[in-house]
Amino acid sequence: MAQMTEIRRKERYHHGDLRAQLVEAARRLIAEKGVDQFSVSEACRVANVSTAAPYNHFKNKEEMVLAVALDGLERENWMMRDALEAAPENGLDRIIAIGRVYVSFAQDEPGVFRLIAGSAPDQDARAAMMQSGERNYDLVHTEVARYLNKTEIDEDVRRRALMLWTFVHGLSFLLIDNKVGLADPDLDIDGFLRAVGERVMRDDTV
Amino acid sequence: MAQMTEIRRKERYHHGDLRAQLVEAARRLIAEKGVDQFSVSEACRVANVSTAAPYNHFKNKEEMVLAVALDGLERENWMMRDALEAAPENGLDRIIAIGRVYVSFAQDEPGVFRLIAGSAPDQDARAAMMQSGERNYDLVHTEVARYLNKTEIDEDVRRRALMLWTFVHGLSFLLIDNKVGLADPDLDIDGFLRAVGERVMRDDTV
DNA sequence: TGTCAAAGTTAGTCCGTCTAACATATATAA
DNA sequence: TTATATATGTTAGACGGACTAACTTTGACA
Repeated sequence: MAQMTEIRRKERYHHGDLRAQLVEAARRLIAEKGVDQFSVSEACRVANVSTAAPYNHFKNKEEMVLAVALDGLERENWMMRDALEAAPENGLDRIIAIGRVYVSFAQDEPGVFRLIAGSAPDQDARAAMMQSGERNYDLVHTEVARYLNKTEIDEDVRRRALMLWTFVHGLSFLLIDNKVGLADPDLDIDGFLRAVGERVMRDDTV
Repeated sequence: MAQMTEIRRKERYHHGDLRAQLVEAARRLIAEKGVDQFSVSEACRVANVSTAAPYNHFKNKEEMVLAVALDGLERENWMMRDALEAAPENGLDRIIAIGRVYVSFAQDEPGVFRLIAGSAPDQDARAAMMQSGERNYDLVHTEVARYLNKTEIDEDVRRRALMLWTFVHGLSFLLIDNKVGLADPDLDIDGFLRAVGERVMRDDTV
């Protein structure tokens, strides 16, 4: 009995959870070298299966990549929630914390970040990405409203949230594409995030 | 004599300017369908040459794509200069005008914009892109300093310029990847740019 | 006018995506 | 327990794109 369970997956005809293994392999490979350099064949090599095997689980390469993107969005959501739990009850720090997660995720997994940032190929994929993305963006709305002592997400909240998103989105790309060095070789990212947060959240009725 | 010049390029063995034609074809194709879907073969079909022909002019596909990117940066530079000439002598409008060009370029040619935004593969390409990109970014520095009535580009100027860049960069991506609809279906881009410009350029010594 | 270099062409390799036909394991039903 | 259906693997191969090698055509210039 013990020996049965010891048999390596790759030595058996059926893997048991090839789908999950392929997504994991794809995630690692994409994180390493980006989507452009990623090939299904390579994921197969990693998972020790034939190049035809994935097509029992994914319609095509795009669908496989989509799975990686959705997984990324979910992990990002967890990280944002974690950051919020660790943040103080009130103040700008909560908003900055979310932004920091966004940028850090991009830096840690540029390939996956690009996937998430990019547009999905077909309608189903688009819908799935939107739904998952919206969950993350809701956190921003909530925190912006909280900071402004508002009970509902009104136009002003949405506008500021969009400014914040625009910012961290742009910063993420500039960082992972090595463009920041051109502008400011040793940028203090945390300080920059705070400065931007202050400007966006500042009361401008004055 | 007249007949000689009338002979279509594609009917002759040597094109005369295949390189330029290929870059133009690549530019159009990439603008239409993005780099991912672009193939050298297709550019060859458009230019009516064999699939081996390009390799007399480009080391590989990457080099061909790089040519399109550099061309894009140069055109962007022209557009920015044009916009500045049409803008008033002073005030925030000059800065907004540059930003508007940045975003419009992304919207008009998303594929080329992504190329410019992305990181180059090898060192030579990186250097070429940096040099060209720096020319465009200098315009921002100059205008920010001008707005602040400064004669030199100091730390404050650089910081604000980076904020502005980060913003239009992020906005461009959000727009071309259809993410803005998620946040604000009918965003007034010009108003948004102005609002951001004001926040970034506002005197904060108060 | 003859020769050389530039810039095309054809043919073919290699690699990746994806499909078709077949094989094997697992789950369910007799 | 055995039979069968289904899920999930495999191999073989079509197809397309990037790129190379060997060859051909053309234009430039001695």
